[in-house]
Amino acid sequence: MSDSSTTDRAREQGRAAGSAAFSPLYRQIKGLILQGLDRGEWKPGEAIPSEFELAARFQVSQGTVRKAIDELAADNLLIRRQGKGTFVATHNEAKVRFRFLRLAPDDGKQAVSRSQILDCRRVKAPAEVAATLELRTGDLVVNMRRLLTFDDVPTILDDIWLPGSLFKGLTMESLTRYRGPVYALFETEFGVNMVRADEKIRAVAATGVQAELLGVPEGGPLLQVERVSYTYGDRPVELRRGLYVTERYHYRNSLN
Amino acid sequence: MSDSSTTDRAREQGRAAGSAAFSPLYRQIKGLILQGLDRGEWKPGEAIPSEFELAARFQVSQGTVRKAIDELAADNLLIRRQGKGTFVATHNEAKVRFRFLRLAPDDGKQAVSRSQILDCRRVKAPAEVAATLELRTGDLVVNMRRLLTFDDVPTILDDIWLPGSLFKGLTMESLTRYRGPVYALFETEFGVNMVRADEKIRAVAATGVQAELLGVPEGGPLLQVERVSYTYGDRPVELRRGLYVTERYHYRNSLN
DNA sequence: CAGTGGTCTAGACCACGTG
DNA sequence: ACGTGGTCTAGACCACTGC
Repeated sequence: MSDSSTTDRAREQGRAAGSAAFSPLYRQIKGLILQGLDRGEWKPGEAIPSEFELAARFQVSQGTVRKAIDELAADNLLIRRQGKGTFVATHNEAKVRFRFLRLAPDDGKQAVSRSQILDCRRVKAPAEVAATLELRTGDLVVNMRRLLTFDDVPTILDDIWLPGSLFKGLTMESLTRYRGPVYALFETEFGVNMVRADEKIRAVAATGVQAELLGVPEGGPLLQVERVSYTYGDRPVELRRGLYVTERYHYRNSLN
Repeated sequence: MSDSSTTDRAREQGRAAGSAAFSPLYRQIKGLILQGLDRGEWKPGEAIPSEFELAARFQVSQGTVRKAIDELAADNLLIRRQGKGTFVATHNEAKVRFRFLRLAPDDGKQAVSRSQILDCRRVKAPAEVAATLELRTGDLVVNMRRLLTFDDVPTILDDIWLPGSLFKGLTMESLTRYRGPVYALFETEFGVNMVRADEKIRAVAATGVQAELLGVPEGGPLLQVERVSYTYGDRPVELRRGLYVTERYHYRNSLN
């Protein structure tokens, strides 16, 4: 009796929380944790409550919470550390610096990187940018351009678009002052955590301006990487077009 | 008593099977299943034994087998189908045709693809090829080149190197006759299942020959994709250099 | 030592596919 | 009706971290 009644409670909850479509309990718990992350209940780098605490809060067993966290950890939203706890993923750690940078040197040696901000303006969103960022045409967006050099060799030219409403205080000055990855800045200063991104990659010929900035011949081949980045809940919060010089670097990828 | 004795047995097994480094039981089970796949005990497309059968065979609980299979399914080596069983991943299904082809049309419409074999010879492996395929320089390798067209537009020029010892009967004739992805052919005809691949991507300028074959201007930008494919146990079994025309197609990728 | 996540087990019931 | 994988629970013990 006690066995089946326990299961029944779980089942009932399962149906109650999901509206029409059935969703297993652990996935609903995953959604609840996700909401907490989105609300900023736990900031990047901080620990979330222990599995037992969460189990008590959500009225489910520890194993169910575990499975929910398993999926969030597989998605790289959370990081488990045995003996310490489970932490919100962050771009502020040396270990995960290259989570979103897939350009690697042909020889293994990691180079010294430097970032030069070329431009940072607030403008009305062009139609295409507005569409991908799910804004209205004419809404304000931040448009910044920068040049990344590795060992003083110009290698990446980035053109970045961000929703103006989310990045209120972002200026050329604050960008120039900041040391480290911009995603870390976005996270600590604006509370926007990049969690996932889709990229479309092409080979293109360098225009005159691009060639000059990157120190390559006009018309020479460049790798064009168009990225849309998402925060919690698959909300797009960045559009970025990068041009990579792939003479001594390559974009690495794994298929499985 | 009975509880702890059960656990002790599992523990002992855990230590017994792993030599020096400790490895959890489910990971050892994973290794055993992997060996079965490698030996060809179950062929691609076939079902492996049920979780209970495997549990009985390996003398562990069903839950432990489940966790082992979970990881193999996450690696795309196995595919679970509720109510039917767990199956060995294959390249012979329409659904997974594009597992290793990341080139997508800019408009959503999937094109009709055609493959033209340009060349297929057996040669002594150049040093570089031998190194990546873990062969000795001079060992025989199969070298084939082909042109893929989408809607009759030449789009991909592939140069492929395979270990001669594994692909004994592979000829221009058999390649030309075969309809469908080459990985499906490799799997059914030669028992070599591609399971994972690493790619290095660059933008390059088309040479005269390449430009002619692909119908693009000489010196124009092409996406160069250098791929090393692996079979079970991370053994490299293919080196491939592809050149993609990215006018109306792009290489898609997801970061997380 | 206490607290965290990690492993392993056992048993119940659900959802799906097939006969 | 039966067998498969999928979910959920409960409880034991292990491994790691930090006080």
